[in-house]
Amino acid sequence: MPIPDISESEWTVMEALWESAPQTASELTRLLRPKTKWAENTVRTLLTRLVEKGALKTDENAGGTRVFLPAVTREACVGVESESFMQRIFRGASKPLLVHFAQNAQLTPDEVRELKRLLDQSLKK
Amino acid sequence: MPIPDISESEWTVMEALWESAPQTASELTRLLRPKTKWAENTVRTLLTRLVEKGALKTDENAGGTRVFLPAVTREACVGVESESFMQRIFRGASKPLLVHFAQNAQLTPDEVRELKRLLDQSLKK
DNA sequence: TTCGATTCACTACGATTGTAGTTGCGCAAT
DNA sequence: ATTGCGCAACTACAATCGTAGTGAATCGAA
Repeated sequence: MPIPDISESEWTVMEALWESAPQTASELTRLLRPKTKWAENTVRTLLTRLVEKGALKTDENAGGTRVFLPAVTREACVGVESESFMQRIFRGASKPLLVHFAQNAQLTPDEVRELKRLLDQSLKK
Repeated sequence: MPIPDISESEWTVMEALWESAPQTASELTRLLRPKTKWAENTVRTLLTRLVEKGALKTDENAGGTRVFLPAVTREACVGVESESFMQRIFRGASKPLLVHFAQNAQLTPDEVRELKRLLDQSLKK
């Protein structure tokens, strides 16, 4: 029930499943191959670990083969990872974090406009 | 020369030294004790690893005891950690990252004003 | 019905991390 | 000289991570 900790390689797998699920292990392997060059067993190991952690669920497809699908939303995971990152690097202070990224991001004028709007809205609430 | 990867516990040590350096291992242990409750050997292990990684340098104080001091700036480390975080969680896209934090941060009106100003400046440059 | 491909469950193994313990050494106070 | 203490170096050890290999079961094709 608590959102699990997801390692870097595991994120790669989760992303694929957040984008399209359910999928079998071999489908995933083929899908990820261009990016990762992982052996199928590597993907299977990651899948197994993610199921153990409660990040994925499994089911069976028509052919009786195990398929995997997310058990947690991407948003929830982004939330916990972001929180822990902010704690670690910015001691939990969101303003310095935003300052850092605001300064280092290469944003277009449109993006800047949108962010300024979001910042205003965050006050309104 | 490349900025090394610094683990969570190691960050705690680095923060202390970025705030005040140089310090001996036992000074640091005392300083960190309220936060961490680490044994002195734990701190020494972390220090050793950080020196191996090139994140810290050592010197000797008047009494001939080894002291530790940063070999890399906090800004540089924040930079690499932020970059890798952004890659991992936001696939390298800074806008979604900023959107996320802008929405989730509890900012004061003053902070919002400042951030909007920074966003504008990031365009000017 | 035997063979090869697919799937699954286990096992492997070195690197990193978190968190220390052990041993040896030199100096300062008995 | 002995003893105790702070410091340094080395060792320990389980958990997680990255990246697979092995072996067994199954299923469809030849």
